[in-house]
Amino acid sequence: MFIDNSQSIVFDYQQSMKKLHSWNLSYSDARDLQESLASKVKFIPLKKQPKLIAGIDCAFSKDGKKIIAAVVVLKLPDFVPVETTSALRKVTFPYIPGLLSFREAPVCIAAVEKLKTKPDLFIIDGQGIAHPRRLGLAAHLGLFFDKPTIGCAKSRLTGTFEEPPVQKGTHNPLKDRGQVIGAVIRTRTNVKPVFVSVGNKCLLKDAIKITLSCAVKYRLPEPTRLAHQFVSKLKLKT
DNA sequence: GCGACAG
DNA sequence: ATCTTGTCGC
Repeated sequence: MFIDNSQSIVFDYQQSMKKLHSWNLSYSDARDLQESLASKVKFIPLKKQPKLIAGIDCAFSKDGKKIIAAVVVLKLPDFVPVETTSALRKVTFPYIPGLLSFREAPVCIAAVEKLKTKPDLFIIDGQGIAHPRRLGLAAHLGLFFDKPTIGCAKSRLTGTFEEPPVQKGTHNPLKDRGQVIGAVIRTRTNVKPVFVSVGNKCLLKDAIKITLSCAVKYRLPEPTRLAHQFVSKLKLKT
């Protein structure tokens, strides 16, 4: 932490951000890395009620050669945006189910490093531990940020579940290999549910509660929804 | 071998 | 993810 020219307090993410490994790995090494990193994910109760929640989402340039990440920080309980940042990188890894982190995490980290505010928690468009090797994008980023993260995906990657009742607020466990890896949550009545799982430093119970409290009017929780809106606009300038 | 498969 | 506007229904 330090004081910048305008005398405001700035948290130096370059220093607090964990740099656990490089990203240019073979598919095989990437999978091995996921298995070893998965054991580092922490399942602990949130220390305090989050007041600043950030949403992260990615998009691609029109020619598909660059990837863009956007971060939107919202202040609760009014969900007022207090800061937005973004980053642009060349695409260096293909989309392979289960290896999304190696495609999207680097640019997400670059965007988060630009933040001057310090979010209490991140909601990320993708899976947390609801992943074949228990290390989806939100869990992987959670280890780098060393902060509470929640994965909120629009569809299932792995696991089985019973369709929750159509009413908003209902949810059922997402199970895989005999364990509960996440929850299938109805954030809007009669609308397809979202797939929520712990990313890092929180419990599924917290993730469910926070997701529902952030899903005020739309299917996606506000942080992720606004990040998606923002990154979509940036895409147009591409 | 066949089907599934975050974004 | 992306190609793409209006339209039907809660």
